[in-house]
Amino acid sequence: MDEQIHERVRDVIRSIPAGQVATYGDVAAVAKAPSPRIVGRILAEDGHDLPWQRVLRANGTPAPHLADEQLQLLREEGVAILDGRIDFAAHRWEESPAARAKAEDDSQPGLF
DNA sequence: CTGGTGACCGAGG
DNA sequence: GCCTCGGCCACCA
Repeated sequence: MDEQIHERVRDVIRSIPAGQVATYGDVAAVAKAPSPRIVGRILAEDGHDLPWQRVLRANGTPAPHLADEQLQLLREEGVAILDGRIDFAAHRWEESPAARAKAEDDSQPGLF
């Protein structure tokens, strides 16, 4: 159900290490979300207690209205920001085995 | 049911 | 670099 997506997306975002970033598309993929848009929606509604600053758009730029706050928070985490966009080459969060295992485990049949 | 909207993505000109 | 189009899915009037 959509609530499962909701939980998974939050879980994935929570698993993003400090100093690293991921795109909405990546989060959607790992969280098994049907579409990146859903990730955005979930963050907008229930991302207040999550490290939402680590989620960026595919081109490396944060969302328009949050850009200021986001960039500042990221800077505090030690993320390199070049001309308003994040340095993907240095901080892009790759689907680490742990994260994938977590996602896999979450989708394991028989648990539910 | 339709239509509009959104913290999106990718391809093509 | 720019803009446009289409697709994606959940939510609401």
